[in-house]
Amino acid sequence: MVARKSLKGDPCPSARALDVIGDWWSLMIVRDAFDGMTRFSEFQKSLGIARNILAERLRTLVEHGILAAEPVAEGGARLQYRLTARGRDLFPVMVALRQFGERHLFAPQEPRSRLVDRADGQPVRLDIRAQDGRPVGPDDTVVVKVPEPE
Amino acid sequence: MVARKSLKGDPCPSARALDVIGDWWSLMIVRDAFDGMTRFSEFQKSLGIARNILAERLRTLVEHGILAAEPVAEGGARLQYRLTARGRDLFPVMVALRQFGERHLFAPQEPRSRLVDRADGQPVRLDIRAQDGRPVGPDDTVVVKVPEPE
DNA sequence: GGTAATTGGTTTTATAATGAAACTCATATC
DNA sequence: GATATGAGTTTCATTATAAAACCAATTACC
Repeated sequence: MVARKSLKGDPCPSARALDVIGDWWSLMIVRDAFDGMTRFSEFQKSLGIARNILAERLRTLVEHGILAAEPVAEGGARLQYRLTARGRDLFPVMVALRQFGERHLFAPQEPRSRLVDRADGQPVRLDIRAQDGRPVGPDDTVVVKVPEPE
Repeated sequence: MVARKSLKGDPCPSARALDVIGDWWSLMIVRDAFDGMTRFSEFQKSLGIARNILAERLRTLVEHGILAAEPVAEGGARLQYRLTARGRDLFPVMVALRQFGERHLFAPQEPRSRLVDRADGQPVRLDIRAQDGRPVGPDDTVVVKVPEPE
């Protein structure tokens, strides 16, 4: 492949995000982490990923501060992986992906899972809104350069 | 690589979504499409992607109904690529990725771009809410199986 | 307390995906 | 009508991924 292109310096925030979690496995690992998995073998069994690839992905997720590795027992060498605050901040990405999948990637009668409010069991909504609360779509928005963030 | 693992049959909607757009380039192409790009060479120049890879990615995005290829001129062989309704439905995914990137992947004073409301120039918000409008986070939600979608 | 099994990886090897460059053919441009 | 550009395809070298074997450290079992 002649060294995958890095988007690290790209000024577009989406590009940088994809540089961190835009590969085949990282978001699947993050999804499982949201589901409460912490151990190497849990991820490995759930995803069917090759062990070396999993080890490599966990390493880079930790490097990027998405996961934190901590010894499972005091002084032990065995690790467990937890979402950091930054990692939990990927929640909207996961929800958006999930909703897209739910809407478009299932046959009409095909059984599917759904993300619901723990309190009342009702599906959750993801909305993109202007400051005044008005819902906005792709055509209502523009990307502007902010040279000096406040 | 011994055939990348396909997530097509996975019952998790996020997994299926990642199967469609979870590779290194597809979402970058979609981002450019949201920015109004339609032509092969525009994508190629913007992304610096190899031509054969771009051709391949455009093909699969069209196959998945994210982009539609239409002749640029009546009867001509040259194509242009537009987001379909399904493709535009990836808007929340793009916004979520962008917001994650904005929050975590820029140095404090580093210039960045921002997605704003075309009407008033104010940044847009992405929220995940329960039916009653209460904002919910990862811990407030659960995934449930829905055997028989309505 | 000694042995077996499990966990959490690393190393090795084969193959597929990627990238770069050269090539092709149709379409604009002058 | 010649030249340049657009939109790919083909070929080839290289890298990333997967599978399997291997290994050290824990943990479980008796």
